[in-house]
Amino acid sequence: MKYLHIPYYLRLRDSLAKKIEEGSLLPHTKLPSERDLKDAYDINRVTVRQALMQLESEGLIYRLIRRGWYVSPPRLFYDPTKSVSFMDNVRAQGRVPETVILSKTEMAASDWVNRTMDIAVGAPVYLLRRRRLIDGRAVLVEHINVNPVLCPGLLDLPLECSLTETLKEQYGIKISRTVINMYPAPLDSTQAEELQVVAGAPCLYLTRASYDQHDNIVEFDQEFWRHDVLEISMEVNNA
Amino acid sequence: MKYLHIPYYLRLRDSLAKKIEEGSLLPHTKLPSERDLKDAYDINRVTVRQALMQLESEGLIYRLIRRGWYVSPPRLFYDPTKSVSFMDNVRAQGRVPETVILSKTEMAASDWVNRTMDIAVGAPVYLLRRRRLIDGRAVLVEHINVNPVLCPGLLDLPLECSLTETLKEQYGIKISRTVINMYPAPLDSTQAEELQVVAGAPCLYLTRASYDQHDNIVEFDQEFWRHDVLEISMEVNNA
DNA sequence: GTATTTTTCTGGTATAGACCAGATTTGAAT
DNA sequence: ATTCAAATCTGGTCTATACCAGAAAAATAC
Repeated sequence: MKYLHIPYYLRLRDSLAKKIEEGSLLPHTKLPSERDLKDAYDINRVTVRQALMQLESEGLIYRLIRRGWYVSPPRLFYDPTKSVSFMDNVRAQGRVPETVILSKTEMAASDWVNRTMDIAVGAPVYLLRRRRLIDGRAVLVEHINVNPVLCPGLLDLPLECSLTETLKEQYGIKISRTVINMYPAPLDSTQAEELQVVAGAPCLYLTRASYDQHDNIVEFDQEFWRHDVLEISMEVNNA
Repeated sequence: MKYLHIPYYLRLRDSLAKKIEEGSLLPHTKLPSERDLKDAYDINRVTVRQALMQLESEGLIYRLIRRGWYVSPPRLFYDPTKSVSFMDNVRAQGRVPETVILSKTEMAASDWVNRTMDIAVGAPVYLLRRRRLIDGRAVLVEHINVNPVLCPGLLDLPLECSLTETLKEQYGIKISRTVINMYPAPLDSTQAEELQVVAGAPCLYLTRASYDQHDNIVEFDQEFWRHDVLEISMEVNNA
């Protein structure tokens, strides 16, 4: 005997998903409040939230903390094998990028920086933290660790645009090799707040180690993307 | 005035996460039942489930439907830029791969197959469905569509191993170009059941279009990975 | 008109309880 | 000893209710 009953929370999920897919709910539209949905579908608010969280995990809707639930915009294509900057990539897909500097400091290298960047513990390292937005919506925060030996005074230059370009034009540094890692991870409370997301929400954690033409590690970047923003897309030639 | 109280569900999350990270709970260990955790931490079962689902979304634990919660094994590194087969990749990381054929059929090409594979609607296409396991745990199901014109009789050959190798050795087909896409998506009820996961659970959806030396599309692969299995890892040379 | 306070609305956390379906274990019948 | 049925345990779904903190809107004071 098979279980055939479709749970209420999946019915609401399907109902909303259908409206989103057929376009009667456009990106960034606010959904009715949880209490309104509860009344409209005559189910408990807990069940409503189960449906909403399901849709959130699928990337169909997102929430602004204590403000409401909204329809997600389409994902941004990202090709890790191409070194296209965030700004260029977003613009190329007809959308509007933005960068906000959260902080820029010179710090003493920690043990972790020592291991990942081969900088002596206590030696100076630049830490740049930025938030980046697409069409006005915060989509990632990044922590960029840079070796100041290779680019002294970097923090006094404009940092809203592509770092890679600045490194090339101002310091003659050409990134020749990049090591990328990514997997889902939870956001800690600081970054969650900066993305206006509940603490612990899943994100796509992406690290990028960039090496110059002499194989020095120039930059170690940690990116915390909202989990529903990216679609990884790439072409590989099997030589 | 800032909100400082740490919610109960996050405390339980942290408590379990700590035990997992420090190794006092080993991979594939069964956690106490939800009702036992509820009693042990003196909180409501709903709150316990909130913590467990949080850990699940982080990939630290997984569940076998109606059987319990278990500690997740480490992620498998996967480099999409290298064409290493599943079997080889799993073995290279000291783990035991397994493949189960779910079905193999010759079908009439659908509209969707026509668009993705450039095969006339109604013309034959091979569909191979496999489940793959690591250390006895189902981690993905895949739907492989193959153009039979390029490899007649393929379905009568052994299909448990690397398809790419079979295509090369039996038909002289060399995959020269691959287009890969991936993003999180929900599992439909069929695949969810095949992975012993609740319907709608998030997975990593990965598609792979493989072209031969004459740029014919040989194979279109849809892979549904458990969301907590992979860590994408790659090195890019910026020529 | 503008600033400030108050109220209302929103989602976030939490409790207590209930019943279901499937997996597992127990116990009884053979 | 083996088979089969019953009891138990597990997670899955759902209701009703409560209070909190922060965001937004409305009302008030200046």
